[in-house]
Amino acid sequence: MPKVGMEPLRRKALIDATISAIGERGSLDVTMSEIAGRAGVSSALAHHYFGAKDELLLATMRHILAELTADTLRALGSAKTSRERVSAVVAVNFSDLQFQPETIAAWLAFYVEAQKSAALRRLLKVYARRLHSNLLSGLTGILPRTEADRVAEATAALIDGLYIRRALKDGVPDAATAIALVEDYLETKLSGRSAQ
Amino acid sequence: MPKVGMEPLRRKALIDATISAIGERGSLDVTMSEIAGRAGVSSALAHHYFGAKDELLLATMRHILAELTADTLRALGSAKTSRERVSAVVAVNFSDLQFQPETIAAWLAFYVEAQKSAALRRLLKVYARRLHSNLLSGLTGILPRTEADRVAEATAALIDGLYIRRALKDGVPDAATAIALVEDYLETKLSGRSAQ
DNA sequence: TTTTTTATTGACCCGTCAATCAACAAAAAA
DNA sequence: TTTTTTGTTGATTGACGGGTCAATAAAAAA
Repeated sequence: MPKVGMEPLRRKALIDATISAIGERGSLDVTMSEIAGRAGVSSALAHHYFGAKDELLLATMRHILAELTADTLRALGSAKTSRERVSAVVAVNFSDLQFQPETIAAWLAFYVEAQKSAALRRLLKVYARRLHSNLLSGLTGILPRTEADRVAEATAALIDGLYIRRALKDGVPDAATAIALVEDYLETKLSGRSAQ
Repeated sequence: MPKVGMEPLRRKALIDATISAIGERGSLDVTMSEIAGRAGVSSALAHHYFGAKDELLLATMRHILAELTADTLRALGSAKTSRERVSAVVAVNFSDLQFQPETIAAWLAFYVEAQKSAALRRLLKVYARRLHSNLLSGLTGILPRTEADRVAEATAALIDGLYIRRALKDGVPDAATAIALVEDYLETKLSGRSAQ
């Protein structure tokens, strides 16, 4: 069966399998065999391509982050006003792709793992900073710098918090409700001010 | 050495050891031996008093929750107006006791574990519901029911989000800043309305 | 004093899992 | 065709960790 040029396909399959495995288990306590099995290969192959388990997890996190980044850039592309930019960033975080039990479970699990892994911690900081600056890029057009900063911080925290509560399946059932909450907050903070 | 009446002391010591171990590791991946060692006993004794590891973790979570509840009741006791009640609930969640790296790490870890353990999930739902109703008890004195409900939901999410961001050690350095953010949100939502 | 209850542990078993390795197969290169 | 490269796995190892158990010791009860 061995065909040539399998490496990229296998890598992708293994990363996808990792996400779905984590999503189902709800934690990073998934075995290499479980992941490999889902990808239709042996655990030895997973080690062959990724080395240690840590690296597979890290690659998976990178993949999730890259997708979020791509989604965000796409959404920002079709936003014209500052206000629209802010809403676009918020919307992306609650899009069907992102606001799904599996993805959320993965985020949560990675947050925990970040306490142990410096590499993972660095990755998550990149995400946090990027979210902040994306929000800020819209907000600075509407609010004074200091105020914009504070609102960006609160919005980011609000988003993270809604993710957690979603994971618990308590309150905040769907994405629409979550977006409404965030937008409601933004509206009260931005009302009166006209965008540039 | 065996003295009588050790059980409650050992239980307490083991739970404390569990919290500090989780706090240090940043996850529930702590061994029974590690915990027992910290408590100054053998792992066999930990099993003797708590049975399986799950039950020790569950007992630990219950303990944390009980402390939070006690703190909250105390704080609510000295609050007179509705507005003060809301602030009191917020303040407790960011008190020195609660808003500490170890405790936060424990919370996070438990959130993840809740995906696997139904018992833990139930506990966390109790917490979520209690937080919501505590906030609501103050808010209903100021806002119409539906609006109060929405604000309570957002505030709870905001608090959870700030916890996560604190765990990442990114942004939101201290409790004061966190409280300021939440209070700022509340102020904008409640401004104009006079409390009862 | 004998007996029972409570406290406690070291040693051990067993399952799980990450990681390794030798071996095999197919394609590509020589 | 032979050789090398690429893909792949089953079997194995070694470590780790949860859980059990028999044994010990002190105190309390009989």
